This record gives sequence, structure tokens and C-alpha cells, in this order.
Amino acid sequence: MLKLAALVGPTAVGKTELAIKLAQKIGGEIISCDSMQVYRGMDIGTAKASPAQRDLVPHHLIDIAEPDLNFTVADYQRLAQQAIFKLNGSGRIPMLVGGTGLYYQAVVDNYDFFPMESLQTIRAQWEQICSDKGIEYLFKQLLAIDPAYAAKVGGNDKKRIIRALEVYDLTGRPFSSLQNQNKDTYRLCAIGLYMDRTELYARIEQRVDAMIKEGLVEEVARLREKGYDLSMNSMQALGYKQVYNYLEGLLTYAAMVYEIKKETRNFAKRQYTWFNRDKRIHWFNLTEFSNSEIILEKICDLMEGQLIRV
RNA sequence: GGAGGGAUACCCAAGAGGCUAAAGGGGGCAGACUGUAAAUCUGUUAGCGACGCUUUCGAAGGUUCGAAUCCUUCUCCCUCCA
Repeated sequence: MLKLAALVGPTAVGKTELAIKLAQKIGGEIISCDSMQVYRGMDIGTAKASPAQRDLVPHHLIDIAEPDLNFTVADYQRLAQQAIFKLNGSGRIPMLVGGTGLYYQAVVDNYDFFPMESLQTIRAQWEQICSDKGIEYLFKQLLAIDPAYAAKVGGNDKKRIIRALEVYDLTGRPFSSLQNQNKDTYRLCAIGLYMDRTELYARIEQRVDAMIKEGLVEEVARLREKGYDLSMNSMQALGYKQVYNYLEGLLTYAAMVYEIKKETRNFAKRQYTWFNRDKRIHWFNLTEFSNSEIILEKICDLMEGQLIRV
């Protein structure tokens, strides 16, 4: 069985740093599990590992797409699986490190993604119908073809409703019947990092200030000059979206900073919610450890027990 | 000094005698999540031993079967004329 380590947790807990030390100790390589670090030119706002850090331990799935490409979970899963396979072959421990819950789950539980690409034309069609007849109409359509999924998503989640309708158009099958997963594909050792809420929120605010000091505004301005805009998934990233609006004159500087901090806090909460659901994750409260060496030891022991001495 | 306007829950803001523990928005908190996921959506938000009870609409009195809504006084804020 393929081995897989994972290190997850909310933004700004300190995953990157700890992951590097851990990788060095257990002979691992890092597979970034982050939906925004895949994009080139988005460095400061996504808090990518620095070039120096990447020299210490190989990092995979960072800087693999241009920001105008709409990278998807399925793309991510495929590439991550390739990396996991390769690393297992060479005796290295693949370490999934990041905070994108869906990407993590899609890999770890090996979601089935049927081979059909989503078609921009179909989505555009449904979008059009939605603006003509209203979302209630779309919801009725969904209710007719996939009542179970309709009940689950409710009548307001336009993105999910359209996706489900699109999948039906593509496959002729209800979306809910296609959502299979394959747990136990890997010998998994998952670690979750967390911190008392107030401490994490304070770190988030400090980090946002630091990003701005390091040139986040300039980074976004560069992307904007290249023609990347808010219609692209990449530019929906936290920080980028708000700075973009600031550059457009839609937000004041103060409002921009406030919004980035607030939405990052909200995001961290959503990450907690997501990862809390996965009962395989072993959680470590960083607030309780004044010495990061101790926690590193503990995590190391756990990983060695579950992945190496087996 | 004179003339008006206003004080509503964490914040902004509706309400103008019973249907109001009080619309809506923001924020907070909780949850969901299978090809946009740093996206998107949902629930909840006075207190409590909670299908009931207690305390809320600047403060204190009063009118009324019944008040955030009407009257009186007081406190604070704003605008305008001096």
C-alpha cells in the first residue's frame, strides 16, 4: 500500500516551517495541498515556501499553472497521485501539506472524478437560463433529475446547482450517483495543526500586515497589468481579490486591509470545520507547546510508527 | 440664548398603541462542501433548568386592559439661527 503523510490546518498556523523540518527528519518531500500556490507569480499573498526553503526540501505542485488557467481539483488530484506514486517508488515519504480541504480529501479518499472535462459552453448556457428565468427555475430542473442532491444543496447555491445540471448534461446521470470515494487507498498518517483561536487570529493579522509590507499590492498590480482579472479563479484568492478592488478604486486602503484580515479569519474557521470532520487526523495544539522541537518529536514518532516501521 | 432633529439589541438601521424578543444589513458563532473550493452555500445571534419563564428599545415617572410606539421631566448627541 502506498504511504502518504499529511499535514493540514488553517492558514497561518505554521505548516510550512514545520513541514520542512519534518521532511528532513523522516526523509520526505512536500506536496503542496493548496489551491492557490499552484499559480505562478502569486507568491507573497499565498505564503509560498521561499526559494531557500524549497532548496532544503523538494516541493511539488507549486508554480505549475499560469493565473489565467482555471486549475481544478481533478487536475490537482491527478498530479498529486503521480507524485505520491513516484515518491513511494523512490523510498521517499510523500507529505501532503496545506489547507485546501477539498484537495486534501480528493487525494486522501481518492475521489472518483469521471474523465469528463467540464464544458464552459454548458455552464454558460445554464448561467444564461439562470439570469433569464431565475435560480428557482434551475432548482426545479435539478429537483427533477436529482432530488437527493437538490435537497442537499438547497435552492440558493448557484454554483453547485449549475454543476449538478452540467454533470447531468454530460453524463445523463444524477450527480449524486457519481460521487464515489475510495478510502483506504493509502496508508495514511494525517497530522492536524491548530492553535487557540485568539492566537491564530492575531497571527493572521500580523501576517497580512507583513504581506503588504513585502509587496502584496505591487504583486497584484503586476498581475493586473498582465491582464489577469477577477473573472479568473486565481484572482479570487484571499488578498488578491481585495487588493485588486483597491487598485480599481473600489476599496479604500484601510477597507482593503480590514477585508483581507476579516476574510482570512473566516477562511481559517472554515478550514477548521472541514478538517474536523476527518477523524483520522491527529491534532496538535501548538498553543500548548512553547518548544516547537517537542512537537516535532511527537509528530515524528507518530509518523515513524505509522509509516516507516511497518 | 433661540428653533428644530435624534437616542432601538455587538454595530448600522427599520418600526410610530396589541400580530414585536423587535424587519433588514454588517459583524460574531456554528455547519455544509466531489471538476470555480482562499470559491460557494446554510443555520444561528437578550438571558435562562427553554414547546415555558425572566429582563430589553437613553433615564425616571405617567396614560392605557395593553407602550419601543402616547404624555411629563431629566441626561446626552446633531443641525440651523443668534
